[in-house]
Amino acid sequence: MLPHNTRRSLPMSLLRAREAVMSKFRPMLARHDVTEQQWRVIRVLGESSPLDATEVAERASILAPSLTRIIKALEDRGFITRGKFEDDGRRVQLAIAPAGMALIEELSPERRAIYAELEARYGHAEIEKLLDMLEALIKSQNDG
Amino acid sequence: MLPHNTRRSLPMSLLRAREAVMSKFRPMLARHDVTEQQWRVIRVLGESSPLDATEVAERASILAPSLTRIIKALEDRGFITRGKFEDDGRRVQLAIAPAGMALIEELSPERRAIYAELEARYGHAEIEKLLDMLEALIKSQNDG
DNA sequence: GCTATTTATTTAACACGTTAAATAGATTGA
DNA sequence: TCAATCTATTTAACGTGTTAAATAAATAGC
Repeated sequence: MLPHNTRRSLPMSLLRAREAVMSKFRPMLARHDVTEQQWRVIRVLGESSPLDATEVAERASILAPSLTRIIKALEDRGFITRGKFEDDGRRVQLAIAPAGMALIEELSPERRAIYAELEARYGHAEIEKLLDMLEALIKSQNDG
Repeated sequence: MLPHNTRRSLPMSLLRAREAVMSKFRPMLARHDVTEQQWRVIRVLGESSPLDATEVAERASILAPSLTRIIKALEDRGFITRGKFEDDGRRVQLAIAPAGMALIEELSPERRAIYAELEARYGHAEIEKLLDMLEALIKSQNDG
């Protein structure tokens, strides 16, 4: 009933799998001086802007306190803009800035190459299947 | 060729899946004042002791600098012991201590219950299949 | 209209992740 | 043998993860 050995446990396997994938992307991000989490925020806002902080936190899977710090860093570097909603003074309005869009464009070819290499090694169908299974796992644990 | 939206990307899905699973175990660990990473070290040494630090780091998927801090914390609390190898003064010899074994025993029933609930929600066969796919992904990216 | 409660964000505190550099013990080779 | 190199671990610095508490603006109820 319990995983017999540490290597065959879901949390550990998920961690190692993530690390195996991220190790391919990390050098690219490091060259552009953005962390993995900063990059997630930029991408989320690149997909849809403006968003409030709560929405960004959820979409990027980043906790609110981390997001506060990340916002400061990204705003200082001109990648995103930060304001308040007129109708609700509590909510922070975030949006991608031109420099942020430029960064996304700039990294796009390299990302494609890394993703293609990943697909070549693991297989397109396998990735899709894995994404489906992960989504089902997430739903099964979060619902009810 | 690139994930169209942030939700269907491998790194993000792996992160969210891990979080969905860990959220079930975290309260248990918190009640016993051990972090996720400290718990991984305890389990690794519970499976096989003694081990040197490098081996523990690898098996628990923890980086060396983090392990240094974790060892201090676990040794202070009497969960593990720490010494040096006679034949190589650089290597640190780590082993589970009685209090560490006792903690493993103490948490065992609750872990079983949580794992059973997870299986009930997601399915035994699905877990096995998912573990296999994750292992294949890891191998595909780390080899060559 | 005012207090109590809720909601969004921030701050604080402490542990880990990550990279680079430092330390110290082993090993190699002239 | 001893300087150069390699290897295992630690330290340092900075960013993020996590929980709890603080702040501040909105909403509910009276």
